[in-house]
Amino acid sequence: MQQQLRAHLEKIVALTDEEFDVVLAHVRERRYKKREFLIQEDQMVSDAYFVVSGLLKLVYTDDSGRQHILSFAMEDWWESDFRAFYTQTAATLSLQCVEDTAVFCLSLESYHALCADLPKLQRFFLQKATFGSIAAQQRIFSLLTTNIQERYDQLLQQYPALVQRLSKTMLASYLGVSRETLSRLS
Amino acid sequence: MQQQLRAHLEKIVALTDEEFDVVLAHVRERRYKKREFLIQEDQMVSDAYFVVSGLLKLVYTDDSGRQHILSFAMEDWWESDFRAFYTQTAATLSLQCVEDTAVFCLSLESYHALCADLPKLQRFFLQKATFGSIAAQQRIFSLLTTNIQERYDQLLQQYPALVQRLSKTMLASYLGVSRETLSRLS
DNA sequence: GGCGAGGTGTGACCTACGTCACAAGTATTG
DNA sequence: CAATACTTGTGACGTAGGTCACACCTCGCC
Repeated sequence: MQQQLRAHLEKIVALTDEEFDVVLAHVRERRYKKREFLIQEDQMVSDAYFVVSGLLKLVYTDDSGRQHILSFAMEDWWESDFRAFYTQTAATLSLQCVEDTAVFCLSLESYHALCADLPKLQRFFLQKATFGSIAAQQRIFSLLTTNIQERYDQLLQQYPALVQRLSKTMLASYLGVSRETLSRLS
Repeated sequence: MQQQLRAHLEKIVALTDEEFDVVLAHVRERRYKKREFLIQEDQMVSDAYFVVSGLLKLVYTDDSGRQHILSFAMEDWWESDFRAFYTQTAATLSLQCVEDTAVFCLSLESYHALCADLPKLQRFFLQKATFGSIAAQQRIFSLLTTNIQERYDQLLQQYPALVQRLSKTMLASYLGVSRETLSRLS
């Protein structure tokens, strides 16, 4: 597990053993079962999570009880209700296991400490945030400009492995269409 | 103009005069007229822009010539085709003046230099990127969960001043509806 | 091995929104 | 100040996708 985190960090910044030890001192390993919640609506968000194995979904449940999936997080992804995490307010989203999942947990305190102690890590998070925000813009773009068939095709092409691991119901919720409509696509 | 940039930076990180001089050494002041392009599709993106005064729109033009507005940038906002900027590839978006606009230009080289020389600035950009990506997620969220009336109301509430400065056509394009439908809202 | 929960496909029908067309009104520019 | 371009509202009509209802299938579990 540790090796995977290190490899992930080193894709962006090279680390000495000592530096990586500092990182390890700030994260906790945890395992969750399918359907378990890492974050629940209205509760405080203690951590951001790095997914080592498994699959998570980030969900908003609206007033009429409908679930909207904002994103999935699989191996090597960071996920949390980042708004709630950074501002230390109650979560509006929930984060739940689609499969049994192993993660590293990083508290906001540890995040700040790491950024302060290791400028390299700050560079790492800057790059993650930058490309995260670019990816989010691409998704906005795709929601604005494409119909569902195209969106589904794009997803299939970009993340074929992810699509395999999800039910059609969850996919529909992620793409922003009804289950029935997705089921009628070619 | 310089004062405004400094105040903007100091909302997040305190700067000495010397530090701010380093920043100034890395940015260029420029003025553009209404309808002028800062970035044009298919061209290289030399800079990210800090808007001092005026108003910009970030636009994607699809194959059938339809314009989709991804975002607006007004006073104190940073804007660019960030994907193209960070990866130094050709722009897929264009950035155009809605009004006469004054900006500071920051090249990628200068951006990297500033981050390396002034860790504070890296912290500044990290915070901007973090909250930028949170804001993008909120927009995705709103595109997934709300109808047009709600989206329009939300925008009116959050940015009443911005709405005043935009034509209904541009608003519609930003909200992802046809001009006619927007015009029929209460 | 039977039972309940979750997942999937499909028909019938409804509705929010897009498209096209036209008529006015209001800036912008020579 | 006249000409032209941009903006806005509104009617008529088409359609993508939502909703509801039902059938069936698979899989975990007592």
